[in-house]
Amino acid sequence: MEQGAARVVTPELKPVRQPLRQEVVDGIKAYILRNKLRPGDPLPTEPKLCEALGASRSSVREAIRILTALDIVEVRHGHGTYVGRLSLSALVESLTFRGLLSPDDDFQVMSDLIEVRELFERGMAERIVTTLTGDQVDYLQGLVDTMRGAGAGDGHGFVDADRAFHTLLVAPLGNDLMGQLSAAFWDVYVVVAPHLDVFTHEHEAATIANHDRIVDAVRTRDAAEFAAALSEHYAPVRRRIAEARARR
Amino acid sequence: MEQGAARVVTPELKPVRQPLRQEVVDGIKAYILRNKLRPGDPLPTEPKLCEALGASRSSVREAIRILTALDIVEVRHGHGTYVGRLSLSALVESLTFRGLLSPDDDFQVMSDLIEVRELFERGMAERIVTTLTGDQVDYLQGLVDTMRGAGAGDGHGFVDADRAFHTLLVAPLGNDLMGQLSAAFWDVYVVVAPHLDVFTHEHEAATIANHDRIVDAVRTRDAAEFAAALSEHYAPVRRRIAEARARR
DNA sequence: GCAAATTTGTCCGTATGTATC
DNA sequence: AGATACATACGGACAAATTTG
Repeated sequence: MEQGAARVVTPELKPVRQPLRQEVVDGIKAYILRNKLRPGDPLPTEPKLCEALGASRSSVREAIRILTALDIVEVRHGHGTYVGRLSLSALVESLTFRGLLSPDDDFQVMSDLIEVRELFERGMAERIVTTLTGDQVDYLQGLVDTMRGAGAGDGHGFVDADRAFHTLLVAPLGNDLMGQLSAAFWDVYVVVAPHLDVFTHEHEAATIANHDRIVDAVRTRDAAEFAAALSEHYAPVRRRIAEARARR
Repeated sequence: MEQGAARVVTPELKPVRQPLRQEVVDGIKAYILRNKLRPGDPLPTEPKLCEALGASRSSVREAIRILTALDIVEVRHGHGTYVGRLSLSALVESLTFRGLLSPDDDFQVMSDLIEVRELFERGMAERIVTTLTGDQVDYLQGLVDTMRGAGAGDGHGFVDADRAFHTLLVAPLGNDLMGQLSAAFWDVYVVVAPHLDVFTHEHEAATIANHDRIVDAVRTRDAAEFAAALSEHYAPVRRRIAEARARR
């Protein structure tokens, strides 16, 4: 059946140090770029890819798995293969695992995470308070009210509203990357924090009050007050991480 | 051989909608966490993983491919599988492809990238000028001299020194995540920019002069001057991106 | 609603390339 | 150099999910 010998077909001068599946990965990438496909567009079926790229189904499938992990490709069982959403899901996966694998000092990951998030919002203070429209500020206020309503038992709604609040804070700046990074860091924090005995919602009342203060600062276009409110908001988060670290 | 029927072995109350390979992914992750393995530590061989997780080679291999894409697992052909370095390589891959898939307006990706990098360095201005030691400043100066020496022909050395310069600028802050993100963005920029007709090294002399100015600002612990030098450094980069966008 | 067709998911057996001792 | 252990790759078969007639 001349199985492994099939690769002699490619007349490469340089020895093919690259695994075949990597060539398939590059081939699928090139196909998407060449045809200028968009997220959601269909890709050829596995047999078609096998023929087009000269690889067995196993190799093609492994390549698809790699591209799926990077959200470059999306697969629907029994339906087909499509161009992925190109999200930052791989970053979330990677960072989450790094946070969970904390050996001794890995509260550093969480600390770094929060610091970058705060840097985003504080560094963009002027642009945030000048850019956000009245409607957007109203929507932020609505999210804070949602947090107030969720309150005691329903931690889920509280967390979701909190995430949406900080996402919409940076979204109007027009920097999609920053918004997606901020959201990604939040997702990592939510997953990792409970495993490290970092209590995320110890003082919900104080958190809500701080969010109110942030909204007011945006409404009055007061960048300095906005930055001050952010500091007060992030301080207890940093403190909780430090406390958890001290407990070990 | 009752192939697919083997999954009935797992007595799950909830219907197992998850693909088997995803269970294998989770199983390998759990194995690493349970045994508190570190990057470089060996993992069981494929046959061992098959037996331990109750899956075929195909499923185990596909799971390994996913974990390899996330740099959670690293494979050395003919040697074995090991815990990966948990780098941000997946972010680089993902963002690079997003940048290359630019449909019409995707200079936005590059613009966002540069903006975040500048935010890192400007937002950390005070800490950078107060934290860096004399030796570190000398090393930065050495990198600028390297850029000066690389100059005309050798773009490679120039680019490497430039990358090292900005990496070491934020490295001493103790926020590994920020440093890795900054480096990752740089890698994406270097790969994507040439494909978009963004000339990265148009005025090397001006770039070198700006780096000199940045070093001087750090040496004199002048945060304001440091921020001003950064603005002047990033302005032409933004301009080049805007020009390339206009050309389309 | 059902059966067929399409497509991805999983399994097995085998052969080959690579690194180590 | 030979032997061993391991990952890489192939091909074929069957299972499961989805769409369509």
